[in-house]
Amino acid sequence: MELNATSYVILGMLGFRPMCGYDIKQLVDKSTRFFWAASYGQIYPELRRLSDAGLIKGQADSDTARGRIEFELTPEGRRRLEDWLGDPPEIQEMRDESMLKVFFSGTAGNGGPRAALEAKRDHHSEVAARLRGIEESAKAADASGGPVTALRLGIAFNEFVADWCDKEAASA
Amino acid sequence: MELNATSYVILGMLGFRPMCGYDIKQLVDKSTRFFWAASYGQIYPELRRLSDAGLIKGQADSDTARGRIEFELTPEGRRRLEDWLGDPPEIQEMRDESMLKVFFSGTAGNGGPRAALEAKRDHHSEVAARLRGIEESAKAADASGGPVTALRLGIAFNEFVADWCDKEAASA
DNA sequence: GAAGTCATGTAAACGGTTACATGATTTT
DNA sequence: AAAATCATGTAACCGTTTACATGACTTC
Repeated sequence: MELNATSYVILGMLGFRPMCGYDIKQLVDKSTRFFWAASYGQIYPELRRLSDAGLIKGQADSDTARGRIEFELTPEGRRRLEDWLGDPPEIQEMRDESMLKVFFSGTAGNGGPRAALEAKRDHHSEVAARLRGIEESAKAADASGGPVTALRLGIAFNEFVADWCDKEAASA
Repeated sequence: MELNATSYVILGMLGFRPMCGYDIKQLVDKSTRFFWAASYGQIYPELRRLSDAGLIKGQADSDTARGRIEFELTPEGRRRLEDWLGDPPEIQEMRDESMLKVFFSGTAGNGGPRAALEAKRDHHSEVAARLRGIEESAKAADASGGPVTALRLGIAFNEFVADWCDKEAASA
């Protein structure tokens, strides 16, 4: 069975601990969503597919009796996740609409990239601030490893771009 | 008529000069594709839509007689482009699969984020190098404005991330 | 005359978002 | 009793990629 990045988001989350689809969505929304989002419309059908393929295994939670189905990785699922993590890097594509505005600014009579740079600066500033907030709670929870590295990289990157745009806007 | 980011890529390119679909594809492939790609499967149908909506106007090129259809912005098309450039920033979403690997590294028995960081470093290094090559030709052509700003931002950003990953990998 | 480039286009499939539908449980 | 949250799921739609089909013109 072919897996895509979103499949690995699910496998990866289940690698932390067993979870239901709702939990995965909540977790994604406060972690990977800054570089990879996922909607219910992807998560639930994908849980089904992964389960059919034997990479995860779900069972109805009898404790809560609220229709909750908890999934966990099977050994095969864990192997696939590990393989992917060890694989040579796949093609990376980026989509950043704010770069388009920088690129095309000046086409029209709006006097160069300054406005686009300021808007981009503000956006990255805000994201950096939000990530710094998350970092606080992560520190409190004494978290470590990949998630914290990703968080620190996100903060550094957003602050760098905000700063670059600010300086460039000032001199433009 | 509703326009999306790809529509504006086309309008933006036609803002530089009149072009055919093939030209747009070539140009995108060596400029915006680092932050926004476009395929023929999007470009040709979209040229049709934009033309039907009166935002661009095409005419068969009688000089070459090779089936080439050259499009240019109509005044209305230019107005829409300018509006978009002046608009408050739209939602920005990023998708970066290499961040997923950083985030999930350590889940499996692969010993932390070092390998993922090194792969990411190499990728951004390569992109930075390619962009620096483009910068050379841009300098030679004495280019300026939005495209050059976008290019310099791309170089700065890729070098920064490569550097950050390198340092982090070394200390991890 | 073969290979490469210029040029237009379409069909199928994939990936993803949005909006909706349903209902149980928990909190106010 | 009402509102919020937990929890699952689907259907319609949009955006994008990939692969294919076609043919003229140019270069070697």
